[in-house]
Amino acid sequence: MRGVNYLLNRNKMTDTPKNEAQDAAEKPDYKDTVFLPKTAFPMKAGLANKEPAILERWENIGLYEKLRENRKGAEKFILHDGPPYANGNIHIGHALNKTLKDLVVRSQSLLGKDAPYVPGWDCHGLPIEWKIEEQYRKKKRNKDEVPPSEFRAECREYADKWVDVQREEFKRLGVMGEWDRPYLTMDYHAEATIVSELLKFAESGQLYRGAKPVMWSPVEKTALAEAEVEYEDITSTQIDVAFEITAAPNAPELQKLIDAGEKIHAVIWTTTPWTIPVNQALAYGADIEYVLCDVRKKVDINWIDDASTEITTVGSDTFDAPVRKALVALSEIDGIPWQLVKALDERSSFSIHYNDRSPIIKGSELAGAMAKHPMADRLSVPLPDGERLGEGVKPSDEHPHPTLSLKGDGLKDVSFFTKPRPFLDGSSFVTTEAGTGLVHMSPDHGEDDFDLCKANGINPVFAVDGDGVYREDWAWLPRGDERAGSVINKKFTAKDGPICSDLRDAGALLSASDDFQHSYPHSWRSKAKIIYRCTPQWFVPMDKLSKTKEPQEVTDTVRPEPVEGQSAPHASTSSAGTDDVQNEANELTLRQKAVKAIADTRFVPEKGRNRISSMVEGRPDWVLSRQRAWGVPIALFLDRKTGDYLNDPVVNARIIEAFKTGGADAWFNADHQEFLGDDYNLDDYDIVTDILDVWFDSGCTHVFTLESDIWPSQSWKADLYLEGSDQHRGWFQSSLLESCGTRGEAPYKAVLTHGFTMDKNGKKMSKSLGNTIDPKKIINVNGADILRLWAASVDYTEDHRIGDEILKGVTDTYRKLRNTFRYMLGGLSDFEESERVAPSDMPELERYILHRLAIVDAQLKEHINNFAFGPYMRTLSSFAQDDLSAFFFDIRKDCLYCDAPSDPKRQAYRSAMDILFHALTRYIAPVLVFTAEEIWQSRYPDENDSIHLKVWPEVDAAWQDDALNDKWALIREARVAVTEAIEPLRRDKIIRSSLEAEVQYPLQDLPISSEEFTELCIVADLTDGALSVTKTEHHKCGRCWRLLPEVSEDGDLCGRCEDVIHG
RNA sequence: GGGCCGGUAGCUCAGUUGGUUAGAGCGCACCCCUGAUAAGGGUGAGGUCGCAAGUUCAAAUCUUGCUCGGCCCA
Repeated sequence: MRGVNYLLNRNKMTDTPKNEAQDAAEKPDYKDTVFLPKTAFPMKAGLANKEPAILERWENIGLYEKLRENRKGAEKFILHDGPPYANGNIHIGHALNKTLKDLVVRSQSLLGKDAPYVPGWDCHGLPIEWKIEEQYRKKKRNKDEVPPSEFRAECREYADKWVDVQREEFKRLGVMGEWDRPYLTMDYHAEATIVSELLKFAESGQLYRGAKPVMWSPVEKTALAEAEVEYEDITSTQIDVAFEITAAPNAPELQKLIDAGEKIHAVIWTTTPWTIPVNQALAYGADIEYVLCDVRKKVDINWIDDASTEITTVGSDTFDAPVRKALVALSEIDGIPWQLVKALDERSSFSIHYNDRSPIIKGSELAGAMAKHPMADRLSVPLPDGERLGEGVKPSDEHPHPTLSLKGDGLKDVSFFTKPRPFLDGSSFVTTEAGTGLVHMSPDHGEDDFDLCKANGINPVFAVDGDGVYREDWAWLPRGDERAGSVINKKFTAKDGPICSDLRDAGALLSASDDFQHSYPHSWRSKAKIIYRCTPQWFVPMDKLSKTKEPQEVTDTVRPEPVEGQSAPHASTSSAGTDDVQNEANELTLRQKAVKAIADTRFVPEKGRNRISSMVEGRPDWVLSRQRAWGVPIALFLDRKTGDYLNDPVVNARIIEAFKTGGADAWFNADHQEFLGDDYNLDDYDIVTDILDVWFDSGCTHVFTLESDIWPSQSWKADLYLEGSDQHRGWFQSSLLESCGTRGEAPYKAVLTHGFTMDKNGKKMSKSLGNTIDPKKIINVNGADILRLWAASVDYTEDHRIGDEILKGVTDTYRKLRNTFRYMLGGLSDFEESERVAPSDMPELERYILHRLAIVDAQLKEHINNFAFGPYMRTLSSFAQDDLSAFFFDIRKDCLYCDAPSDPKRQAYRSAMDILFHALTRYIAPVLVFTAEEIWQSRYPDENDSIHLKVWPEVDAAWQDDALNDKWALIREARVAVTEAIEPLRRDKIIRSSLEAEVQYPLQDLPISSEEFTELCIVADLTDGALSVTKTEHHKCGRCWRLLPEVSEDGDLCGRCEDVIHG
């Protein structure tokens, strides 16, 4: 009946209900006598609006500087910022990275350390240059007509603009740091340091000039760093080309046929037809078996000969006649023989025939064999005007350094094409997985090619100009030829393009089709295809011995010999007369130093160590040079006679001085004779105008920031570098190599890497997919604290996701936390020092909670030191939720609301709550930077103060009480059993509030009194017995709402409340 | 194509050297409270641990293959 009445009355909202509850309402209303929580702290956060004001106040009071002052003399923690590129608005990846950095800095600072943060930007480089050029194009201005200094000034201005934009975006995230004085790689002092570091490499012999195939973009006309290249699937032209074998001294079977006048060809397969005009050799695998097949024109009955009837046909046409013999790898693939031959037959416009009697040649037999370039005969027939033959040597603008031999044999005439192509042993890279098992070699355009040819004395010929067109003096398809084109031009290399057509005319093209799909490198900026191209570049050798510590002095007689192409096996720098024994002991290669430095570094997570190790172990020499304008020049003078760079510390010192006052422009605009002084004559030297790889710039940030006088707060080496996992190849490595080269050790003690942020489905974000999430939007809708809480919640060591649902979850977590603080603020209103109770005098419940706090405190500290922010927030959140909100606060609600303010129990509770408040506000401060401040200011309003100046709360070791914990673990377990037992009655509407429940529970198992347990379970009465629950017969106190035997009628006061109200 | 890393409830994450019925918080559903109230408390439903084999008395955990995703490389 009761339940029914209740429901009926509920439905008639406007009526004056007549039931027991309402009867009670006619009794005096005691609400005003209850000590309800009082606070102005709003439940609703409104972060998006509040945060900017809080930021402004921090700026006004100089919070960052205050903190520095505050932590003066404390142990330092230096997180050295990895510079983002000053181009474009920040994206979610920046937001995660900078937030994690801020979490580290603030949490270390909270632990009492002096943790300054100097943010930085990477300002030089191609992308900015490109932007400026783009602006020129729009204005129809020709870049080449703009004075370099003006161009560079515009780049500088552009970078400055984006530094300002990003700075504001980072600040809005709540990232605290020295924003008024960030480091920029384009600052003059930075540029001076970069060049001085470069000269350290030069002075210690760790620099050489060589030619090597580098990734080259014909569109941007520059060498690209690996980081500037991306791979994309494209369709290329694949061709099979026949090279006539002219001699095979170690393959008697072949030699016999050759001597008999047979035409025997080596067949090569390539997807870069444009490298054929630069071919210089052929490579075989020594252990690969090759079969000599017959190649026949299809449907050419006139060529039939007797032998043909006995030959097994792979192709469909048995009427073909042999016109050639072709050598192709004989190999099994997946247990099926002849696969490569069959594949060749399929794509070829000829048919390929073989049988059991076809000669088998072992790869090693090809040693010493020679072939002819397919165009050799054709090009040696002069054209009427002679143009295609080339006309003598013209020094190329591309290769202004005469000391490096850039002269290929093809310069003068067609002899480049007519000279024999040797067969070389390419076992290390030649496979039979695709192609023909024979590989054509062009040292200009492939790393394997370059290395193998170099080892056999064949040098690159630099046939392809920077824009991708064959040189003007090249014999085949040179610049100026009406059919000439860029090698990345699809039409130029197509099956009907000039290369294939000429090869076809020469009878050397077995197949050509524009249908080979593969992934191919592209410039990340222009998206255009790139090529491997040999150019003179500056390198840092990875495997050249040098001292672990710099020589004290370098005399001007020391001239490291630049080694072309390869690193020298021994250092050439040791000054005469120094102790060679000690020298040798100290000598390590850069690679060895780096490997050792990695072993000495802490990696978080540990798996990062493998990753960078394997990269450092396998990487090639570091290409330092770029043929661009916006960057720090490789400030060297080249001796015109010897090709060596001038290595005079006195000259170098002058250069560095000039950079300090004039930046990199000091090099481009200088009177170079002044640098050289009286000792050298500028006429004897070429001035290097290449600029440095931007990764060298960023590799130097540790020098010009940590060691600089500009930031007295900084010191070498950094405690931590913190970046995305892509930086194993980027900044972590460039910094490591730079530092190992100049200092012999890493610039960091620890490296922390994080994964990438994916969309809600775990897919990579991209503009084209339209699944990007703008951090600014999150900040403007939810607030930066929500974004920060998200960053602190996910497992950043792996890839992680963000999306609406995830953000909603984060917001919910935030709200719970916020409310817990709001409750504490309300409960602590008017809390006075005079009512403080010492923890040792508190009831067990309070002491148990303080024990939990001590445990949590220790866990949180450990999480911070492991940079484990996810576990940190989860520990914190569940403490607030489970231990406090659902347990401690719920139980003590009655005490807080209804006990007299003078009651020691209530005072003890409030004292415990005060301790919790101080601890928790500090705990959340590194993550919820704005909310923590709002909470703090709500209780302790002080314009000049901030929660962020505080240090980690002091937790008394005595609070930890494991015996108490064990006891209360039992009690809490019993409490759960009781609440579970109440639930069915509640569901059946027998009771509503747990306060109406009368419970029997086997108390003999519990170390607690019946009265205490009653209070803990928030029930009417709890007595010993088998577990059972009934509705109590007691009546409800009008003030505290407890149902007690002493209350004779609902709405009357219980004894406790009587005392509180009437004394 | 190669190397490395990862895939556990709707979401974020725990799951020690293989060992009971795979856990937590949030969300969700339902209930209570209406004196933390766009809050608070309780109960409950959710998982073939990416898939498939194998090793073992026993596999989320070890092995292999596959698949999906990511980073790096080619």
